[in-house]
Amino acid sequence: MTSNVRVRFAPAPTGLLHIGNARTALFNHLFARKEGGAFILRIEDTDVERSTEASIEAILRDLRWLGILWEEGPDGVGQNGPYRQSERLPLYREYAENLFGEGKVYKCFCSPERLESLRKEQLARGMMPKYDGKCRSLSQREISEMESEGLRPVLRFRVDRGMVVFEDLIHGRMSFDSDGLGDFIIVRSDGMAAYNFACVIDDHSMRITHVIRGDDHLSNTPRQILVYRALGWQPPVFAHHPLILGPDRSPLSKRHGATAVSQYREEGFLPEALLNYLVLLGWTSPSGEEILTPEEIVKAFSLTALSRNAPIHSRKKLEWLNSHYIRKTDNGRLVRLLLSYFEKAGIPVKQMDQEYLAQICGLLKENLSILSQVEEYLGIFFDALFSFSEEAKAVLISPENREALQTILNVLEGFSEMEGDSGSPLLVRFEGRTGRKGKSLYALLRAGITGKMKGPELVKILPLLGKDRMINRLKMALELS
RNA sequence: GGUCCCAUCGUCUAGUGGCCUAGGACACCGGCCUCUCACGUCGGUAACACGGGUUCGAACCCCGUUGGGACCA
Repeated sequence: MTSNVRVRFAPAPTGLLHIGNARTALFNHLFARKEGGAFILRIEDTDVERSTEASIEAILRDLRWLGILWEEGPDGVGQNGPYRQSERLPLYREYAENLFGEGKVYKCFCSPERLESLRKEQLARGMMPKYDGKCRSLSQREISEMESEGLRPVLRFRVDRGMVVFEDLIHGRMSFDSDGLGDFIIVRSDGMAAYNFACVIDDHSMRITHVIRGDDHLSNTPRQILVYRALGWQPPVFAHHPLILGPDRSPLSKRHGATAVSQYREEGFLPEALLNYLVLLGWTSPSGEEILTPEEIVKAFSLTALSRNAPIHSRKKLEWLNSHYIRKTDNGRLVRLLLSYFEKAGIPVKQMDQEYLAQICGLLKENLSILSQVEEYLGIFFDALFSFSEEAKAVLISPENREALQTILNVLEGFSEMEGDSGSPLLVRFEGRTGRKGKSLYALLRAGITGKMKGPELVKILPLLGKDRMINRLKMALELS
């Protein structure tokens, strides 16, 4: 199914991909998928000072990681480019000149100083600050005079009185009195197109049909609609979604913790978990189901069902989803996902038996809500990282446990080599010979053999460790004092 | 300061005038399962911001107040 629906995500490459922006990209992407349309990626890199190539690459990488793929974008795909604003400057200039020729924009030579004092004065008088239109009707002579003095003008949009009304897919009917807008700048004195101008030209020339973006752009929309009208173009359909907030209800920022998609990846969140979480922030499927595959999300998604409330980021819920997806992941993939954490801990994964690694991962996944937590449990399976925790030591040096511990060691030394599911018969023998069962036996076993007081089921750990390593550890435990 | 947006459990939300003594999920608390942690399971605490209208009837419609947010910057 294809349609003429075209949406876009237009990040400024001034840093890492924020989860809020990722959510905007996701909504656009979902809408395109749902409608059988195209998702376009455009880089708004007109802020030369802060835009970096590295940032563009990072954004593309993080979007791909999340599975948010585009039909057209700056990586060479698509016929409606270029997809970087910095390469579209001539286009902006052309349209600015047209509008100037038609008298719809005018040159303004007011200095920043004058504008600043005007603003202050208006504020002091309790008025809203907006441009007073001083240069609205300069004569050709005045213009050439000032230009010959070397003054560089900005281009201002001539805003006429009237209402600007549009239907927002999420908010419903929106109406603004253009009187409150003021003659806004369309081209800066350095010749650079202002956001509200460049955005309109790009969206129109890329044939964007639906602009889905954050609420922070809601009050820019009437200005953009005015530009569409001046150019004689049909505006796209708008949909403004609320922004993600931190727990204190201020916009989600670094002081609330991790904000970048890449940070979550590095901590050990799965892309499907983050994606599922992000879409749940402000949206519920009609069925009420919360754990959904990307396909199910596309099927159930609708823009009009998006909440108008600004959601608060909940790391707990993200972790809950992540632990669910970790447990669902098959062991082969889990090994690949955990590889970097193993390597970081110094485990020579390349030389290890892959089947053995997969078994360990399969056991451990029950205990993880983020992948990086695997580090806590590595000592159980890798001798180089093995150590007794303080809690385990306390159990092991306790006098009433010494004899049982020695008995366990004796049983083990007389036991045939571990294999398959021999964990269970071994445990039965421990019970028989020590006369202990339940907690008094298992806590001691766990402490002596894994060095820790928590972890996966003992009966499953034993076969993976093998007789010799268990004997070594028990001997070490007996030497503790 | 102006314009605009928003307002249901701690959090995400369901709810579009009677089905609501307000439902689900996360979190929290307790029981069960159990060698531990976790999982699972069962149960519990917990919300319609406030004040006016409209209506036989309001979480739902209207107005105001308060609070939060965005933009102008």
